[in-house]
Formats: sequence, C-alpha cells, structure tokens
Amino acid sequence: MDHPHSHGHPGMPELAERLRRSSRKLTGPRHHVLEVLRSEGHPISARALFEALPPGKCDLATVYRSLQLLEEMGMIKRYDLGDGVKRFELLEEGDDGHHHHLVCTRCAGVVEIEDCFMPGLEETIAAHSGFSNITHRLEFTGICPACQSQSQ
Amino acid sequence: MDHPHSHGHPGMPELAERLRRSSRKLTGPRHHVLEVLRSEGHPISARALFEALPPGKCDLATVYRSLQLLEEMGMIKRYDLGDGVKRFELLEEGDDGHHHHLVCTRCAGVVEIEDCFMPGLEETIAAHSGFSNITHRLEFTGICPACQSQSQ
DNA sequence: GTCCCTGCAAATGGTTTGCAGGCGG
DNA sequence: CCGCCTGCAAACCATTTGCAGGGAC
Repeated sequence: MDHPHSHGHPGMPELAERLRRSSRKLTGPRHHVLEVLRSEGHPISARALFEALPPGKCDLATVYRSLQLLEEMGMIKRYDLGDGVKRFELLEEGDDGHHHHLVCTRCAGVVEIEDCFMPGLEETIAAHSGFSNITHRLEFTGICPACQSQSQ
Repeated sequence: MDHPHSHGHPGMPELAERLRRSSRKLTGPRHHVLEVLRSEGHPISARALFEALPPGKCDLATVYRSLQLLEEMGMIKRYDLGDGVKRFELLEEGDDGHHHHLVCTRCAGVVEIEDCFMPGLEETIAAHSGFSNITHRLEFTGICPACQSQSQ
C-alpha cells in the first residue's frame, strides 16, 4: 500500500517531451522543479519543493508559476490535505491522479491509498441532488507508526 | 437530502448556557456571531459571516477569535472544502458533525449529505498502514441545478 | 475588581502579480 | 529575434497576534 505509483515515475526526457508538445520551454528552473517532483513521489508543497532545490537555481515565485503551469497541463495534480497548504504530485501520462492519501497529523508524512472506495456513489448523489459533474476529494488523517512510537 | 440538520438548530438560550458552562461570556459580539451561524445552517466562512453581521457589531478579528473559541468548545465544526477557506457550521449538542458536503464549483452553494459511506473502512486502513486515530474528510463538488440552467 | 473580551492595527504565511531584463527555440 | 520566462519586490488574501482600553460577572 505504500507507493502504488512508484513503479513508473516519468523520466526527464519524457517530461521534456510533454512540455515541448505544449510548446512550453524546458528552462533551467523548470528542470529543477521537475527533478524534485520526480524524486519526491509524494505530494509536496511549494515551499518544501523550493527548499529541496539547489540554492539559487529557482525563485520561489517561479516555483509557484511552474506548479501552476504544470497543473494546467495535467502533468501534476494538486491535493488539499486539510492544512491550508497546496501540495503537488507528479502524474504519469494518462493518469488522472485519482487516489487518496493518509496523512500523519504529527509529522505530515503522506502515504498513498490506491483504491477509490466509492464505486457508483457519485452517480447516486447526482441522481438525488440534481448536481452534475460530481467528483470528490477524500483524505484520511491519523498518526503514523513512527510518530506513535516516538511520543505518546 | 437537503438540510438533514435543520430539524434542530440550538436556540440562543441553549447556546448561552453552553458558553456559561465553560465559564465563557456571552458578549454582544459573540451573540451576533452565534445568531448568524444559527440562521445560516450551512458552513460559512469568517468573511461571509462578518458581512452578514449588522455593521459595526463585531470586528473581523473578533469573528475569527469567536470561531476559534467555539470550535475548541465543540460548538461548531470546521470544514475545508478545498478552496483554502475555512468554513464553520453550528453543531447540536452531542453531534460530532460527521457528515459530508456537496459543493457547487460555480456558486459555492453547499448541500449536506447525511450518510457516511465508509463503514469500517478506517479500521481496515489502520490495519494495513499501522496508523492510529484515523479519521477522514470527504467532500464532493459538482455543479448545482441552478447553475446548470443559468449558463452552459 | 478581576479577567476575559474587544477593536484597532500590525504581523504572518501562503500565494500571486507587475515589471523590466534575459534566454530558449 | 520574438515571446515566453525569470528574479525581485511589492501586492494580496485569509488568518493571527500585540496591545491597551472596556465590559461581563
């Protein structure tokens, strides 16, 4: 259950290709941002990404702009894990990123959960409410094993 | 499915009593904040609450402080609906507020969904992940009937 | 009278934007 | 070259906090 997506994070050439296809440039700063996203594999905040960057390689504002662009292009997905901070995760091509997370309330560690547990539920809700285009966000929180043992 | 909680929003005397029980004061500003929460019945943001207040009756900062206090006391529940804004909803006594929402992505209208669809799921996840104290947040988004008809 | 509470204003933290210069294609 | 990108700084927005005066009990 740990890293259901770690089997195929896109390589840098593929990422560059996807950018080029949208006629966007693969610049130095973007390269570094993608590099961190690629090595991270879990949702990461703009600030955390910035701090993981080689110093001086990319401005914080540019990190935000890159994340915005990559999200629009569908290369990364944004998650709201409930603490008011946006986190982003690299997607494989064709992946819509629909999975859920289990977040530790002490260390903010994130574990992915691969199954989506509500087959047909959105249709049911649509039928009852009259809403259309229904999607959902589901996040779990708890205390991870490491934090459990560290302190009580 | 519309307002599963509208059957019993607490009256002001009961709210005052709950405050007094915690030896907190029922001041003018708090009275007005509670009044808006009571009449609203749906999750409302601090700013929206402030604007619904009679002008000059309560400072914005005090709205935030009141919401913080009421949340600590368990009188209201905070929801993160995904847009980075916290919203608060009045709870009845004994209600833990565990239900989910269906939010319109165009008008931000909110409908409550009373059922929680994951019986036993948290236990399963705990067993698989080793996490403890697991809870979840689940929010649905879509386009409400009114917005569907207004524009395409 | 004693604290709790309040308004005001300033600080904070995450994120966005204006601008002029710079670099990728 | 042209237009997309970038760094820097300032702006923004939701929320929090310091402080001194004021009100509830």
